[in-house]
Order: sequence, then C-alpha cells, then structure tokens
Amino acid sequence: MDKILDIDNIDLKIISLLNEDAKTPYTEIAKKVFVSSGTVHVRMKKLEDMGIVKSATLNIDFSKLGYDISAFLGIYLEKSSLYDNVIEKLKEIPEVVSGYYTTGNYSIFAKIICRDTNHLRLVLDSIQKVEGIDRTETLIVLEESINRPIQFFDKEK
Amino acid sequence: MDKILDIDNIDLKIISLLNEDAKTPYTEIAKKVFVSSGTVHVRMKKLEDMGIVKSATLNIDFSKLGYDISAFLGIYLEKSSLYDNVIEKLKEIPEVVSGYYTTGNYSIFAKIICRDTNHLRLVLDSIQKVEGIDRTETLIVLEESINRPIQFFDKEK
DNA sequence: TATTTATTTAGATTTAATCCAAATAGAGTT
DNA sequence: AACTCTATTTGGATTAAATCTAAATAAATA
Repeated sequence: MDKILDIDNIDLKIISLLNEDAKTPYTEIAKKVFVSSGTVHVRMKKLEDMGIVKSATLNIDFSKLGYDISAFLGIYLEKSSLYDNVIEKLKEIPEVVSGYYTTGNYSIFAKIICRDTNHLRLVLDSIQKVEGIDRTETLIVLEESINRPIQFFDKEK
Repeated sequence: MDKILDIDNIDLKIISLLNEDAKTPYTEIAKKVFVSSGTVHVRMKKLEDMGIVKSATLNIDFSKLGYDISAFLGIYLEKSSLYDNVIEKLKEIPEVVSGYYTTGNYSIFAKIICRDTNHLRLVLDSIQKVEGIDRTETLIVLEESINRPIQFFDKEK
C-alpha cells in the first residue's frame, strides 16, 4: 500500500493553507477545513512524522537586505564521478543555496545569492577554484516573475 | 540614507533563526538573541512593514506527496518582447512554480513540479503550446543535493 | 451485530502572542 | 555636561493559540 494513500484532501487543504502563510493559527485553518483545531494538530503531527512537512521558512526579500544578485550556474565537471566531492565543496560556500543533479548538458545545476557584482565575482572565483570543476555558465537573474508553491486544488492535468 | 542601514545584527539574527524554523516562538528567539520577546515582535513588525519578511512557507517533501519529478526549463521565445505575455500564460499553468528573466541563452528560465513522467509530458505539451514560445530545453532534476537559506553569519566574502 | 481500532472532538491546561505604559537609551542642542 | 526630544526596549497584563487528554464518534474487522 502506497504512503500517498494515507494523505487525504483534508491533509492537502491544510498544507495548501499553511503553505500560503505558515503562521496561520491552527484554529483558523480548522474553520476553513471544517474540522476541529485538534484534528489540524493531529494531521500536522502525522505529516511531520511522515517527513512530508519538513519545516517552515521565511519568505525573505533578499534584495532589500542588500543581496541584489542571484544567479543560476550550469557547472561542467571534469569527470561526472566527481559529483559528490564537488557538492561537498559547494556546501562550504555559503552563497550557494541550491545544487542539483540534472539531465542535460550540465553536471551540476546550482543557485547562488550575492550582494553585488563584486561579490558575485568573488563567489564565482571560489567556485571555479573547486577541484573537479571544469567550467561554469552563469545565468544572472534579472527578474523573478513567478515564485509560488504548488497549487494542489487548481486545474491540474 | 540606505534602507539597509536600518537593519542591524539583531534583525539578521532573528531572521536567520526564524528562517531555520519559522515556527520557533518569539520567546525562544528572544533568549538566543539576548533581547526581550517584545523586541523580537517590534523587530519582526518592522521587517514585515519594510517588506523584507514577506511570509512564511512550509518546506514540503513533494516526492512524498506523489510529485516525483521537478524540472528546470530553458525557454526560447520567438521575440523577447513577448516576455510579459508568456509569463502571464505560464502563471495559468499550476505546475509552474517559478519563472525568471535571466541573462544567457534562454529568454525565460522556469521550474515545474510534476507527479510522474506522464504528467511531465502533459505539462511540457501545454507549455509548448503557449503562444510566443519557440522551443524549450528541459533539465530534469534527478537529485536535490543542496537546498538551504542564505547564511548571514558564516564565512562570507 | 459485536468488538476492536483509529480518528475526531471538546474542554482543561500550558504556553505564546499581542498590547501598552513606563523605563531606558540615544541624538541633538545649548 | 546638562537638558530636551525622540526612539527603542522592557516587563507585565491581557488575549489568543498550542498542546494535551479523556471521552465520543466513526470505521474496520470478525
């Protein structure tokens, strides 16, 4: 029996509502989902125990904090077997916020967040220096037009 | 005077701690930052009013919810002036979770989340059909090795 | 239908959020 | 340095929510 079957629409509605604003009181969620607040607790406990809901994070406008530049990096490795080693090195660079193993040309696809162009240059330098990295392609983000959670209850295919 | 100067280390520490777990009580944050909980409230209110902290969202393991495939899309437009129109169309596709205007080859860089390969195919189809889109390159995410918030207090450059 | 098991619910209790007036600290002025 | 004005922080009082538990309900099984 698949784990997915343990999740019903009540769970999904709770997740959807809390995903819009994780600080919404369970009492309020309860009203919208037409169950008691105790049930919301029990369901969230279950979802956390199952590892489906891992944590809650803030949605921060980094540009207002002086972090004005974000960029995606397509990273080419000398040998693809170096993936794990390079990921470990990238983890040591605080400006790296994500790193993926993807299909396509790149061996690693990563995202970095920097204060300004000079900071970006320094970070790119330190990434270029990582052993095993051949070269990188930089996609600088000029505008973030869409950034939202999955919508479970919209017109999905 | 720059807005950034209104933000001090207390603000950054509060943001950092809440970014790890947005549900941490302000009383607990207060202890760690060595101020009163009232101050944490005042600071968070300020950060929210300034638009620096926009909301809190859940960190969800989508694969455990049956959304097993995520992919980055490099989208080529027929004319780059079509950007705004295409973004609006992409917003209507619920599986599209982000969309960026970036430097580099692609006109739009997007991310989608799908249940399985068949769902992915359907979503790619509907994206291909969007007027103004020439062609797309798909980078399927096989592994997410890094996914974390910015670290303000680590060894930054 | 009876019995077991799981889920939901409604209080009771604990804990945190919110509000506010007083205290403190800081900036600017003479 | 003393004074004034302003902004920030604080602690306590109030309101609201989280958490816990035992009872009620519902669902599953025999």
